[in-house]
Amino acid sequence: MNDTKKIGRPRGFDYDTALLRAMGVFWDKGYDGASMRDLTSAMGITGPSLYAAFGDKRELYLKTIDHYCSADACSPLVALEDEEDIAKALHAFLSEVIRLATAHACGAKGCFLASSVIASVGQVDGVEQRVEKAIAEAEQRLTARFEREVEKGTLPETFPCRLRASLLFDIRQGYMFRGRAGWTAEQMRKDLADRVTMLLAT
Amino acid sequence: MNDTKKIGRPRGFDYDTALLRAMGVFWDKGYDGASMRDLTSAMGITGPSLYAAFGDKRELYLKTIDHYCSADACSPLVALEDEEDIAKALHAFLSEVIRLATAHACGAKGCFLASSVIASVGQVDGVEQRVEKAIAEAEQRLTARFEREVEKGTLPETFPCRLRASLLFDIRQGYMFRGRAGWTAEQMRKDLADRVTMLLAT
DNA sequence: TCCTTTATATATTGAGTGTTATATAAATCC
DNA sequence: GGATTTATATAACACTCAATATATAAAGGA
Repeated sequence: MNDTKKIGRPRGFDYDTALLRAMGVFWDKGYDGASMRDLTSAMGITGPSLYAAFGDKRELYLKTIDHYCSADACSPLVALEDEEDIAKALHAFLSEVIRLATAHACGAKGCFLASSVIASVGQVDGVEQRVEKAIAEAEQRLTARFEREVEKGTLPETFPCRLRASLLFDIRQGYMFRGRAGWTAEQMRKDLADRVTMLLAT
Repeated sequence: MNDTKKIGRPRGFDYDTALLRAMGVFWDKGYDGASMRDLTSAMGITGPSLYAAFGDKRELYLKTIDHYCSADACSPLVALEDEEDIAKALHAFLSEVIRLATAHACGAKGCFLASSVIASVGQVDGVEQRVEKAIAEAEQRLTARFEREVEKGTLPETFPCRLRASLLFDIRQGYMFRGRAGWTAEQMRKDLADRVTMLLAT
């Protein structure tokens, strides 16, 4: 149903690819640091095409945030949810976090939300609510993963699922921060096992 | 010895006060978002005075970072080091973190390093090394606090001081992130006790 | 083929950027 | 009292910013 031909000249670039390129620029340079020239040249399109397809700079920015939240930010969560053994699942989650923190497809380091977007809270309308929502949703999925173990009986009924989930989230943020600050994956992997143990302590 | 009179017209503003004001602007708007006009008007001085006293925009920015590292960022550490009982000390540390995360003298929220400066890594020369150093120094002091307990005998010889210190640092970063994202102090205080228990688990 | 619709390319807009030249004011030194 | 030195004030600099007006190109519909 999506191959419905539209009248008018077809656009000469791929929407999603251009959006990814824009995210890379924002990630690297921040909202204010990213000029329209930086964006258009990275996206391979001209100014008017950008405005026609994405709206103004702010709207483009918000679109990159939404894309990140619904795509990139999820891979550690997916790793956590796919592994049945909870200890291995936590290990996989944090390993994936460390991987993301030190090397992303865009070339940027760290977490787009934690290292770039967070700085534009209060500056760009619509950012704060998106960040708040992203935190809430991530913690919800983390909590659900722990609750699954309680239901399976591998964790006691009294296990503080929500508290451990928010701690796990903070650990995630910590790794992302370190990655942005220049830490290597090796440095971060050193205390990985200890943290898994701690997250599951009863 | 510091009241040595200097020749030439004396400056008509207080250096440290102006630096604090500049930090508030950078904190709020980021490096690129803060214009020289924003800075000069907040600092109450004119452009040439700023350049004469602080150098250019980048140098002023680095000076605000150094000031933050040597002053503001320390208050939770001081609270941790001053309290003898380790559980109470951790509680005091995190309470102070939450307080800083939700309301700073500058009017800004979060941690200047974690929420603003981190975004300019790779954009402004000299930032990355400062952030890296700040992390290392903070973790060193946190580690030392745990080691003090081991020496006192209140924590076992096998206690993983360094690992817990880095975890504590991440928890700090997490609270700062949440503060920037709009969370209230009340929300964050809910899981405070659980985290203290976890940090001391053996 | 002509009309409509949408995308692209070029050029330009007015406002705002960081920075500095020039001139003036206020202090100490001789 | 000059002379020297430092700080301030005004104005201007060359440049970049985000955004758009205009004209052209490429598709479908009739």
